[in-house]
Amino acid sequence: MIKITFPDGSVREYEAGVTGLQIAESISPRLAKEVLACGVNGETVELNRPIAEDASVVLYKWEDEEGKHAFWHTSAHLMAEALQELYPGIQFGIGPAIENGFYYDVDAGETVIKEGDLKAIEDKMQELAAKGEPLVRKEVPKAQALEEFSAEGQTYKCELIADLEDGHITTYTQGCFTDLCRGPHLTTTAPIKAIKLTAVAGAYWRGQENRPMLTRIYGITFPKKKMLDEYLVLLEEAKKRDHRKIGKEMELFMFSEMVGKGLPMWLPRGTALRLRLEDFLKKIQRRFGYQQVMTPHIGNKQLYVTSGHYAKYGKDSFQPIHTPEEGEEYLLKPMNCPHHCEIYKWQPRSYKDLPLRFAEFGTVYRYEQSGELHGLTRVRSFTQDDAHIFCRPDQVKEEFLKVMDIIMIIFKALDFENFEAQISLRDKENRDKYIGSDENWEKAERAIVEACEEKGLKAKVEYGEAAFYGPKLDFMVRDAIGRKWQLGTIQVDYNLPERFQLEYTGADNQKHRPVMIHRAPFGSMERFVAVLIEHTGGKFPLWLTPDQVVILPISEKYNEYAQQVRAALDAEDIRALVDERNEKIGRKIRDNELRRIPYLLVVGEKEQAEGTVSVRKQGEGDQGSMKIADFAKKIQEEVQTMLSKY
RNA sequence: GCUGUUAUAGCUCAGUGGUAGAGCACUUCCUUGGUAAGGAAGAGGUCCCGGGUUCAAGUCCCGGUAACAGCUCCA
Repeated sequence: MIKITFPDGSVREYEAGVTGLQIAESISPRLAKEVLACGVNGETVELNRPIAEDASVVLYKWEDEEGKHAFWHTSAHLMAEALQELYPGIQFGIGPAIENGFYYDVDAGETVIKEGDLKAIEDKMQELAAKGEPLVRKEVPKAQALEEFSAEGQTYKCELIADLEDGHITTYTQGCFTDLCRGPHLTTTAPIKAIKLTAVAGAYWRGQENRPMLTRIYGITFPKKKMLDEYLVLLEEAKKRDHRKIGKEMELFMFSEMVGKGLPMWLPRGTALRLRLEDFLKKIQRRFGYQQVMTPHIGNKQLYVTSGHYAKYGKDSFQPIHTPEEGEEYLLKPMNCPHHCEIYKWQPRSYKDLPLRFAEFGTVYRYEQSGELHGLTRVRSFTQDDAHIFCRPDQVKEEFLKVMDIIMIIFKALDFENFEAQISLRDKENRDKYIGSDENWEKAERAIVEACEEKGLKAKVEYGEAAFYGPKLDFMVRDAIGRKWQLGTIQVDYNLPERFQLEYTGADNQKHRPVMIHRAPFGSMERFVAVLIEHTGGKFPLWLTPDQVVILPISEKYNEYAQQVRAALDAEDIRALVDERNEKIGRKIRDNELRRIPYLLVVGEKEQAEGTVSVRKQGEGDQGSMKIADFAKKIQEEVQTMLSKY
């Protein structure tokens, strides 16, 4: 008998050689039906893998990442099996599970697989899945694996095998299809009920530009048809929320070929919205002891040679601007930090001056690869809500905590309830690629980890993800439909203070080097507004939204009264429009409901006579009528309550 | 940057080598209305740019530009 320990700490005894499925069966028939894979001592394996000795076991269902992963990985194999039948001689690259589904990279030779062919592949998969073929795992010696796969002309697979260590090579077979694979998988293809192949795209073999371009086929599968339908609805919903589409509809921003790709221009409504966001942050920052500064959009090349950025990114950046005078070279600023370092150096600093917090909405220019540009989320000119905190080493943790407070305030104010953080630390093995003393690194890393613990922030630690100059903390939010976006960032920097020879005089009257913290709660105004659009679907909070109120006269006779109402609201700093079109009220309501304006005011004979407005809340219908002044007060109070909390 | 797809009215999109189209938006007129689409008429085009094939190109071919999807990248 062996002892099996479950995640809740309970222990049960089983015969040696028991499988995950048998364990599930012993607990409940329902569980046995739902379980997809199991974890044995931390390793995810198939449900039919015998467990020989005492172990801790987790049973994974669809709700678990590991369960989905096995499901989609098996689906990738199922697709490969279908492809092999439909396109004899097709070669396979790799076919993993991904965050939402799976893909397989294939090389069909002369044959081009197009979007239109996907349906046929889906049907074939459906047919094969219905057979419920078992997946059979086999350990194969390297020589034999090479022989078998080269016999089938699978050159990509052979290349993969060549890189593997003998004794660690396994294959999985279902039906007539055998794949080189580490697993884990479902035990049969039967649970795969709903199948949708979503896209075809090119992808380099092993992600290398100089290798052949393979055809990547994306798909997603579910154990139930209903789940697939829900997923497809979600995709539709995501499309509706696309910030590029809404940005155009709401007249927030634009691009022009003449100005250049990746260079967004903010339209009046978008600008007003962005300025409100900036003011909001400025106000918070004032409270946290920040000082606003402003610096030029260009800087002498020497500035970036000093900072080290020129050596690292010079070739991949916008090239230096040459002046008529010989030898003068300037760069568009790709970041604000060097300028802020120079501000720090402007006068001698004492330990009593620290921390110094310089904030700037600084527009920076980075030469992003043209294929990377995407709406407002990836652009060549963007404005960072930047600030650099210069502090003593012993102040790092406290400053870190304060920055986290600011980020939390912003997430709360803008209704990002779901967020997580990632702590990026040094690679444990390879420490050469980082600069700065071990002592400082450890201090900084410890400060970040402790700060997260103190705030009760669930943070994932990633080793090797730190910047070369220091560790960082990045914030990921989940939007209203569950998608993850990276927003704010806090980074500790020992590099720039060194390179710019920044110092302060300590209590000991000796020169010391300050630590620099880079931070941007929004990340960039462009990216943040994009995420905010996708999060809210364009239905911004009342205090932020471009148009707060639209006034709808019942007929043209009341246009004048409508204008009076607008003027009265305008005097109270409420942003209102009048729909003066010669249309019936039903039509005006319909059109304006679709414009994402929070309040609709219907005015006609009755309202004009009484000096009132009839209030309709977007999406919620008629709210009754009230005096103009009362409505103005109501709006102001609503805005005040939203803002005064922070 | 690489591979592929796309580019026609302000927007969303049809268009088969032979006179440039629809819906919405816009303008004018009729109507003057009470909580999710009233009616009529009109105006609006460098068919992305540059070449080529052809008697004839929005349509076919080549080059460029931009957008989209994916890959690679992201101080």
